[in-house]
Amino acid sequence: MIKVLLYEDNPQLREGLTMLIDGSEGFNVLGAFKNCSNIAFEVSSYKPDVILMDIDMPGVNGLEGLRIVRQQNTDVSILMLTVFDDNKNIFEALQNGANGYILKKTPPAKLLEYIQEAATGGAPMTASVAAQVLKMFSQINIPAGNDYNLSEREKQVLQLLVKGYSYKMIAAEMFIAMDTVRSHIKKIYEKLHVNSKSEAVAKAFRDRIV
Amino acid sequence: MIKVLLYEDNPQLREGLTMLIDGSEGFNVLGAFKNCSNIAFEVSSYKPDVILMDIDMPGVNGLEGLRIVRQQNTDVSILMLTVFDDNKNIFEALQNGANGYILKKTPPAKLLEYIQEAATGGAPMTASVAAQVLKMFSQINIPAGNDYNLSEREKQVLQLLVKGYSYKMIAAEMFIAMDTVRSHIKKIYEKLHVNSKSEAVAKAFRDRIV
DNA sequence: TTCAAATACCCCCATTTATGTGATTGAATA
DNA sequence: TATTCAATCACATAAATGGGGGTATTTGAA
Repeated sequence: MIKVLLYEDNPQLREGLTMLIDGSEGFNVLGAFKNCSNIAFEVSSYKPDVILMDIDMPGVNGLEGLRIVRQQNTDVSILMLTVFDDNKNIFEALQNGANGYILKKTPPAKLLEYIQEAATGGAPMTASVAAQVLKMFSQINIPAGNDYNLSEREKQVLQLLVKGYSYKMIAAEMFIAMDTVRSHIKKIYEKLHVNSKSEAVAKAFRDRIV
Repeated sequence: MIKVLLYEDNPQLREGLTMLIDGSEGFNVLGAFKNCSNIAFEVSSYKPDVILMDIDMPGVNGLEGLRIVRQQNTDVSILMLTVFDDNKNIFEALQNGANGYILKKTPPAKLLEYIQEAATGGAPMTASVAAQVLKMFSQINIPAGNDYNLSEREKQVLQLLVKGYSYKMIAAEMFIAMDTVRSHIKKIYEKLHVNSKSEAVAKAFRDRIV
């Protein structure tokens, strides 16, 4: 029996979803609420397996609700449920540990399937949402194979720069003279086309050299 | 009619998949190859809608094949097909613009459904893969709402530090004295618990303050 | 064999940072 | 009203950095 909590401000939809889910074999709706203002309490007392969470709700909305729950409970599966598949909300929800992201236009049968999937550790997503998620991945892309031809040693130095080490500390860490560190760093700056530690660090992050 | 190219080193599986897909209504397998050594040519001559790509292949493997295709063609949908849902390959594939990631144990009917989904711009993923993708998202997470209580002004300064600006340049940019920049930076260091520019920059990236 | 790259080291010196110890103003708030 | 705090500026000084010159050894590829 999958125990479900439901957060949805629209009374019709809330009723409808409750009926659908609670009326289905193997599902049990423990409660349905119009916003997340008491979600911390509700989750800890009802102990649901899955939370169906609308994003746009007056009062405490779904994203805030998500955060609140995730601050204390990493166990329950949270399925975001919205009308729009807009990039910003998707990203924010997933960043905050949502387990899935599905659109309200999802047909009932599919919805139940999704809940089931979420309950068993899956990550159900509407196709259009999944596509956007993947796009985000490729956007934060590595300029393929672009490590700027840094030599092994230079990469090591850059790693340590990123850790905030000073020249002196790097020298100690690598058992080489500080002057050697300097010449490595000069070479790194050349290759990365930068001329300061902070730029090098920034570039290392941006281009995932680290 | 969905035009499919297939890359799979195992002869049995290659045959089997070809039969399955080509034998199904609405699908057409244009070709099936045992590795990606000629993929650039094959893709440009066959112009498939979907590529089914095994990852582990001798010679030019699936990830390399993916990269090769994406270097010239952003249009075709590429579905990665593997035995294991190991984190590293998933991440790498998605980074390089794969459109989906499904396991070989996927039942035939589901497989066809996935190909269809990929062809129409979706991003089919096996549930376990989707779950891992989401986990990656929340791993690269912001310590929720944690901007270390930087004031507006301090954030601005940090932004410029990240851009590699020197104190002097920041002062000029913000129309304030260098000493003021200094005191802002001191405050920033305090709040971030660091004591150098490069550490601050690294932290800014890690915690997405920028 | 020759040559380029990578590695390691050295010196000099101007500039930049990091740190410390102040002060003043104005806005918010208790 | 008193107090706090962000934001601004000032002066001093030691340490670290960046940019400019170099040299020597090793290693692997042409």
